[in-house]
Amino acid sequence: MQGLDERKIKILNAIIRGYLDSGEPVGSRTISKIADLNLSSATIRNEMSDLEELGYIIQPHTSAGRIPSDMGYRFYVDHLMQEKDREVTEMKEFVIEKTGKMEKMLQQVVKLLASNTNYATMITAPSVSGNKVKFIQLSTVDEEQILAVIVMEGNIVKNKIIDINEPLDNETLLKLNILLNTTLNGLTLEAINLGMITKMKQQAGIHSDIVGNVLDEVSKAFQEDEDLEIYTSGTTNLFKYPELSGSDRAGELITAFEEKQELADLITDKLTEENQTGIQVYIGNETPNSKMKDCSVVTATYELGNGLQTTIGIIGPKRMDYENVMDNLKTLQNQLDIIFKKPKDS
Amino acid sequence: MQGLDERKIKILNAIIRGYLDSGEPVGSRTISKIADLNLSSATIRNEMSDLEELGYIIQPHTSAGRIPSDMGYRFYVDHLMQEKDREVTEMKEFVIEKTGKMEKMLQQVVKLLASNTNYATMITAPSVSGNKVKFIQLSTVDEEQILAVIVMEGNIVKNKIIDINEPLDNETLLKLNILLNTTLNGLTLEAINLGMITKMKQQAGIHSDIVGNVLDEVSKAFQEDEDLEIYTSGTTNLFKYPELSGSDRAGELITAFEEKQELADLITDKLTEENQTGIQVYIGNETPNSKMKDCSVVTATYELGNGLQTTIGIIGPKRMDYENVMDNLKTLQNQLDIIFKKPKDS
DNA sequence: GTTAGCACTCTGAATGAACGAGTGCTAACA
DNA sequence: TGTTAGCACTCGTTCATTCAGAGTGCTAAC
Repeated sequence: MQGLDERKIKILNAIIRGYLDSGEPVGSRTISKIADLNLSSATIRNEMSDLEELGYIIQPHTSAGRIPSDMGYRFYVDHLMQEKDREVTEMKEFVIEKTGKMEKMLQQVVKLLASNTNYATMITAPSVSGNKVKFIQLSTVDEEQILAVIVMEGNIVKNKIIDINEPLDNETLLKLNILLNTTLNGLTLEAINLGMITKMKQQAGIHSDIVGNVLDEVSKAFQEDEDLEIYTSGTTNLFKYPELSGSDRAGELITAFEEKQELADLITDKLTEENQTGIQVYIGNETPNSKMKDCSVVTATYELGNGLQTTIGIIGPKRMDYENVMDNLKTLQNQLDIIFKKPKDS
Repeated sequence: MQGLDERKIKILNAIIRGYLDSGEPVGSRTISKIADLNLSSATIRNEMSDLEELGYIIQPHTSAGRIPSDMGYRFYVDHLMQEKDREVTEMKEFVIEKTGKMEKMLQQVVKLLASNTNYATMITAPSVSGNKVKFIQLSTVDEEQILAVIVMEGNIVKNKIIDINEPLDNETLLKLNILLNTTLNGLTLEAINLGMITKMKQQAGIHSDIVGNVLDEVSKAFQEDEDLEIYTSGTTNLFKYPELSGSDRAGELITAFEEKQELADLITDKLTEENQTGIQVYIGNETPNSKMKDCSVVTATYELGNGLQTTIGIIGPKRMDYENVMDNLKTLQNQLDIIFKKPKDS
């Protein structure tokens, strides 16, 4: 590959690992002391000069050591890190209480990840895209309002109060319930098409407006919440890294975490990847959110079994411990599998 | 009051206002230049010396001006600020969209308050304490699970999936529904007592365990969420105040905001106050949460009309603009009244 | 191709002088 | 007795300077 002989790769590797460890620019003498290659600092200097010209490393200023460039990190993540990957991956124990509430569990997960990695973490509430309707129930609340409850596979429950003009008697309500359930049961939200809606409205007769209303609200209820429920943890961890906490930098970053909407950017292209593990690494400017251009973001998308999926993001400095992060994410994957792949053992 | 003649009060007032404006210790010369009282800086110095001895002001170090002590702030909030209160309170316009989702609206509110005041804000999800059950509905999800939906007055909806051992036929379900509704309708959670539960279980016969289960889950569902759902905004505003962002200080504070549980401390004694406006001011060490001992916290509890209430907290430096904050909270009170006191006009 | 040596550069910490703000005290004044 | 002017003193802040350390690039020798 592009002008990198084995020796250069070794040196690059040493530089990056050194920098990941110390967080400070690493100089030629440091490298030369590493047992692996017996070269004087002068030789290293020459090689480093080449590596800089090739764009893999950067000199923050004259007479400082070198630090990896985005390109250097990328090379590391893509090629160098793999080696260590084959070593013993120590099994971290995630103690996740299986609680009834999904959101509680997700909050546990991000909190755990944050304390394990010392970076900021986020997790999306399970997305229902591609998920199926299990059943729908309308009930009378009072003369002017009815309550629609929708249960999806995976027992995600949504509810919505709907205003109505005229009171509904029980019989009508029952009919509507049967109509809605027989028609929609087992369908994904995407599968509910216009033809179906028209047909249902016909069958509902004078109450067609209610059916329309219900469907409107149903689809709206899903869209509203879809990409918005995001839990975060450990955002203050970012303060630990001087390169991120440069006065106003940090503020901007934390603000991005407060505005959950911005975090949604990070997971938009989760579908475009064909990575078998579902783990995606964004380095520096590669991140979708420009506020995080001094960070690296690692995202992982998990299947939760019932057609649900969730995306986790870990945000840290570019010199984050990628190996540790990935280890954690993989272990988490296993744990989630254990919890969700055998349902109903509570 | 304790050795404070009118002149001392005037001087104290000037010192505090000066400090609130500038954020820097204010010296005797600055005070002497204020038109109100024609005194030389030397005289002021004598008075300041007295005020310090009385505990109202503090000298950060020799040869610095004075800043208010907690006691000084307290005096200001209790006695001095009132005067300005009688002046024209400019009406700030809160643009609050009346959206269907209560939580959306609350998030809007905190965001608005945060940007209006430049402090950190929090709001609790409406607490249901003292609220009444409107209706309860059980539905079959599948053989092993039923769904309990509880609607409270104010249209707060809660739902809970409950595991069952044996499948329930529709008739039984209907009976249980009627039983639950006739018994519990219109009751507050507190009003549901053991006698009632026993009686219901008797009536449920062989399904008494289900009733017990439902009630368990119902009360748990409420308790879990009760003091936990808290929305925050503008936490990064705290960085703007140097006295709070002293390196690790800020981190601790923001962490407190992440751990919503800690924020709950701030609103625990909302009941103990007999203040007619519902606004409570905690200065420095008076705050219930020790992490905020360098801050002031202003809380306000609002009635939302349907027996619901919510508590708002504004957290800023001790030298926060108390008047502005209170103005905002009062205006918000009005706005919320307008929105909630005339229901059903959507 | 590799290495030793050297001059050069840059950063960061430490030092100390100059400055400004503010006080406390004393003596004079009304 | 209360008020004021004047002055010496203290303390924090800022700025420039110095100095040591780390690291480089280059050249010449191996």
